[in-house]
Amino acid sequence: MSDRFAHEACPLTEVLDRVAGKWSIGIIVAAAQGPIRFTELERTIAGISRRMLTLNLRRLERDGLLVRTVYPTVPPKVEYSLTPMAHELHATLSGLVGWAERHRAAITEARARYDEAVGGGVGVGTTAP
Amino acid sequence: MSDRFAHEACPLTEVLDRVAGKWSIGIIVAAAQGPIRFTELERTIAGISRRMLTLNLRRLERDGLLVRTVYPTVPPKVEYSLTPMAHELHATLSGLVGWAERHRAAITEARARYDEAVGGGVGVGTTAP
DNA sequence: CAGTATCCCATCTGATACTG
DNA sequence: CAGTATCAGATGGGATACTG
Repeated sequence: MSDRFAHEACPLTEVLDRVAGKWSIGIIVAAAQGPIRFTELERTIAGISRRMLTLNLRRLERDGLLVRTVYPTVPPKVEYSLTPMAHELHATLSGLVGWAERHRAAITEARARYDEAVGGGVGVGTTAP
Repeated sequence: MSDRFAHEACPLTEVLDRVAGKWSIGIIVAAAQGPIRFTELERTIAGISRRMLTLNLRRLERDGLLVRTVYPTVPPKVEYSLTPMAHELHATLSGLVGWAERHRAAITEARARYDEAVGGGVGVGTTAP
C-alpha cells in the first residue's frame, strides 16, 4: 500500500487497511466463536483459496488480531483465536452485519433501478431546480 | 464467486463487497457531514485519484448509498449526499473508527514485534521496499 | 494437517491528457 | 468544475502441485 502521504492523523485509513480485504472480516467472524483450525476456516469461509487464507491469517496475526497456536503433534494441529482487541472489533463488526441484513433488499433494488436507468437512457442522477 | 456463501443466509459477503474497497468508507465518512462536491471529496480524501473517486462514487450511487445532484450551472456543480440508509451505515462505521483510534498504538506495536520476530519483515504481508 | 511455491488472470490504482 | 479516456504497473485472488 502507498504510504506516501500522511496516515499520521487519519485513523480511518488505519481501519480501512485492516478491514479492506475481502476475507479479513470473514476470518474474524469465523474465529469469534472460539479457537478454530486452518481446515475449519477453509471450510467455513467457502470460496477462499488456501493461498488467500494463509495470507490473510498472517496479516491478522501480524496486526495482533489473531493468535496462532501450534501443537507439535503428528499430524500437526494449528489453532487460531482472536485476541481481546479482535473480539472488540468483532462486536463492532456485528453492527455492520446487522446493517447489511436490514438493507440488503433495498440495495439490490437500488442496483436494479440504477442499471435500468443507465440502460434506458441518460440522466441517472437528480437534477436540481 | 462465493454465491454459495451468500445463499447460506450470509449477509457478510454483502457488507464486504460494499465496504471492501479502499475508498468507499472514506467517501461515506466525508459525505456524512452534508452534501459535498466532487473536488471537495478529492481534496478531503487525499491520495485518491480522480479515476478511483469517480468509480467509487458511481458504485455507491448505484447501491443507493449516495445521491448525486447536478446543478445545471456554468461551471457545473455536482453534490453528493448520503441517503438515510447510508447515514445508518455511517453511524455503524463510527464504531469502527472508534475501535481503530483505541487500538492503533497496540496494532503498530504488534506489527513491529511480529516483524522483528520474523526477522526484518520479509515474507509476510510486509511491504518490502 | 497445515501450509509453500508457482503460474496466471482479473481487478485496482495512479498519472496524465482531454472534454462538455 | 466535473468528469471521461487511456495506458501501464501493482496487487489481489484462484487453482493446484508439492512439502515438513
